[in-house]
Amino acid sequence: MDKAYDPHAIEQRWYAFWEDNGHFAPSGEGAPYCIMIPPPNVTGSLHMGHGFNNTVMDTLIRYHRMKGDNTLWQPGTDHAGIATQMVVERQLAAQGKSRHDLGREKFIERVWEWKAESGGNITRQLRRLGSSLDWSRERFTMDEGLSEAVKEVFVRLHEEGLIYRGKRLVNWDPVLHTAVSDLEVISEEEQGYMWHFRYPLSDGSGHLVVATTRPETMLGDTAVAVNPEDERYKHLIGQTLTLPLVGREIPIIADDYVDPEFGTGCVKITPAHDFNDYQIGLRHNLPMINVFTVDAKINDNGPEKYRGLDRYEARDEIVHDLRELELLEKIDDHKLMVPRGDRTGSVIEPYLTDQWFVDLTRERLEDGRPGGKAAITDPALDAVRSGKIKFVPGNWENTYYHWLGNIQDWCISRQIWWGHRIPAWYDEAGNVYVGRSEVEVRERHGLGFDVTLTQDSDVLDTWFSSALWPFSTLGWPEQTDALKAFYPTSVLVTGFDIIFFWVARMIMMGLKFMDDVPFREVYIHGLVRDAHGQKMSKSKGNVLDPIDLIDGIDLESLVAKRTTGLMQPEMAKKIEKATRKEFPEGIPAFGTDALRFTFASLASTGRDINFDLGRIEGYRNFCNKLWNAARYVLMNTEGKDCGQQGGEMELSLADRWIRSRFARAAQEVNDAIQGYRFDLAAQAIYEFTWNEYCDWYLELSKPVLTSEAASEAQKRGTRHTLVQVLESLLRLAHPIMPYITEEIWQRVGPLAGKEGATLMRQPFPEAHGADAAAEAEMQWVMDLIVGVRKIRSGMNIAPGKPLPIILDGYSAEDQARLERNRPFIRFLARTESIEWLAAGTEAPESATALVGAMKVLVPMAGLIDKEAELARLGKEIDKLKKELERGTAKLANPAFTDKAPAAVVEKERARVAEMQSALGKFEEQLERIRRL
RNA sequence: GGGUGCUUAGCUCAGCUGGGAGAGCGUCGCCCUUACAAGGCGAGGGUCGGGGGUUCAAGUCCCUCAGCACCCACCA
Repeated sequence: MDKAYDPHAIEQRWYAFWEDNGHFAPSGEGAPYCIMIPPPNVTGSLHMGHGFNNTVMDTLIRYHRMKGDNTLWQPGTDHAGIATQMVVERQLAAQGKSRHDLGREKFIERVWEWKAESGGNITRQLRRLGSSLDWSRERFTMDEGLSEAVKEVFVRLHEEGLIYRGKRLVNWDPVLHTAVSDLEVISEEEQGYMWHFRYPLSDGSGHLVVATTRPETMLGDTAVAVNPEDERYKHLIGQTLTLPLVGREIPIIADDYVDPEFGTGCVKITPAHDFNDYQIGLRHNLPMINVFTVDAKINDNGPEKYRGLDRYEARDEIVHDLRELELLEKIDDHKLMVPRGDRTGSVIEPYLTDQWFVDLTRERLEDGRPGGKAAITDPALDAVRSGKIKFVPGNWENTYYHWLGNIQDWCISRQIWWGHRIPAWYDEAGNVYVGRSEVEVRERHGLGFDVTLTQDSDVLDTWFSSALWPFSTLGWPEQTDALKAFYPTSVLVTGFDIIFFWVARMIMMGLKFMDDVPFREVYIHGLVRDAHGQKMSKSKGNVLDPIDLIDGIDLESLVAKRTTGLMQPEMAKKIEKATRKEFPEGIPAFGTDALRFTFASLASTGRDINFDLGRIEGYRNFCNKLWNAARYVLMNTEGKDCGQQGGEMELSLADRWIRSRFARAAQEVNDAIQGYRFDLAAQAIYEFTWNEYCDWYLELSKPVLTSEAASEAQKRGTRHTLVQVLESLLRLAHPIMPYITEEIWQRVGPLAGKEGATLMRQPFPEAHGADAAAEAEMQWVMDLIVGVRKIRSGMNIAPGKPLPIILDGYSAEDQARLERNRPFIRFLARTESIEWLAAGTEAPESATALVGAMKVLVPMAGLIDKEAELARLGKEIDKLKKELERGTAKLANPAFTDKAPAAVVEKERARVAEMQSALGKFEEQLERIRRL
């Protein structure tokens, strides 16, 4: 083995080995365990969120596979309708073309070409992460099979009346020319104005003042509303106003919606361009006048003068014209929530169009079930309430309830080209027919070929197909074996940001079509942010690419990557400066295992994770530590008798101790993974490996293996333990760090008597064999060694210089322990000699440490600086005194001794007694040295 | 306007059902001891955001205030 750990030398080799040999496929034995990957955008590339998310999933999958479950991790990608279409449109735009220049068919061909070209990117990157996905089952949301499922669901929902088409006010993106769902609209507070306009009464007797943040919509006003109780306006209800600039007579209506306290108490009503006004329009039967084109320009329903003007140009003109007419009362500054499309950032316009919806609000249908329940959302709510689906952490359940309880119908049609075509056809009279195909439609409705049918030009919301993912990927509507075996899946691992987009919808669709939940648990993790808690974004220039962390990247490439293609090129300088400052040497290659270990160690539940480069560097070092520990083990065991073929074997205290400690670590890791506490699992592995196996056990093995005095049985026992514990440790760490563990295991496994092609199919370690006696005695040995080391360090004595040790105040047990473990102590404490102070003899002047009640003395002759030892003792004494004071006060308090549990009181007593004894000894020692 | 989460060592974070404040990185000192200098040994560093309460005992439970972050919501 090389002296230093080099991830590149091993990672890709092992991944290919696993994949080529089918090790990712379900074993077909054991309890089913299944995770569906949240399908990434097919033409996308891996970001830190994916890295984290997939590390968690792969850890779970590898753990369960090793536990013997029939484990499937289902891979696949999403066609990501709008996102992908926009990428290809941008490519076209670079050639000066639009999608309309190509036409629908050619354009879609282009998108497929783009998918073919870049579609392998993200799956390659997922492989780099070590993700043990069963690629033989990879799916794509626009595969034939999945498309069938989409059609089937659409048709069935439509047949039940749960999908309908209608003219409704929807969120319209004037750049994309499509409707989007509520979720795709991000509202943010922006500074704007409140314009106050006078609307004259038709009879000329005065005017009302209305306030608006959107003057241009006044062209579509069809009423002004006041509160029915408002004494100021009560008498005007039923009269009409003349809408300025337009000349239309519009009524003054009464509606509770109006808050008399706000603004003027008069609200202009534009039913076609505002969601509240739309509801009022419905209640009062008002005309709905759409004044915008699809680009949000004034259409032919507006006065001639404004037609063709962009909404904001029209706004300026209208305000100007009203001012000229002296109808502008005032303009106030006003903060308002501005809705923007999450893809385009353009201001979303409420817009009246024909769209398809999934009915999520209707009271229960007439098909026999009791009334008062929403057909789709209620079962989805019940599934979580009843505990059939559990959220981890549980507080997300409230978010889920709140959202589903207040949900609106889901607009599922999109006026774009890339996606699942809506399976609906129109005849020339505009009648609509829904079916799985045109042929089926003609058959079912008796439409001959003399009738021309045209398919609906819209496509479905991407999330419609994603909602079916847990069963469509397994073959539904076919009742496949995979579907029977793996549905419901075990757990969904995802970020909170798509609970609504995806999680809730999968639950609704799964219950509707599979009659069972899609997953039993939902593990919700946080966002990956930069080291200072800032969201990573291109525009901030603080994005880290997981592949760069694995492979490393030089500074110039990193700067180039961060500063090209910026929306605001003026930021480039600042970003470059910050990047050069933060990564003066670029980013070194940390390797996949270090990256995964970092994600795991940061994965505490319920909070975002701040990705600190210091952490990954530390864990890269940890990989190196494990690597070198393995090197040491192999040096001492390969080609030697490790007891695999029998032979007498004697286990030392150290051997028994490390086995016991391993059992505890295994217990912790098992518990942690089962509780989704990957941070605790990582910590347990780290601490066991470094602080116990390496720092103590490997050192303790040296005196046994190198000593001529040690018997063959003892050496065999130690070699056996070295190898066995390392082999078990590799299995324990494998789910988090698959590559390095596999690489080492291939050489260590056989020495431990293991057979098998790969570590990933070996059993996960169970916790057994804790040995309290060995741990207690080992603690004694360690205290003794540390005591000597502290004296050494405090006295500035070279680590290599052998020291004579005298033990005083010892018990018979101390004597026995020392005799059993002399070689360990001699080696690790670097002692020249260890002697018992004979009864009645005076100890020489010494530096002191305590092991329980026993004094460890290092004679001062020529070694020890009096002042330094006084200072050292003084510090120990101060520390003890402070602690002792607290303890004695506690025990002196009758409230404590009466009310606290006996065990707690007893423990405190023992602690105080021990501290008192230690304090006495240190003080006595201090006096002796002072007298020198 | 509702809701959630966070505030612990210089930095990034653990601390589970209340009972002697922890890790990594960074800092300081001594060491190239033949697994590892991406290392070894040792050290320093925190009135656990402020205030109040419950309790024998509070980082941990309750109330309150402050700051930060996020989610939801139709106030023109």
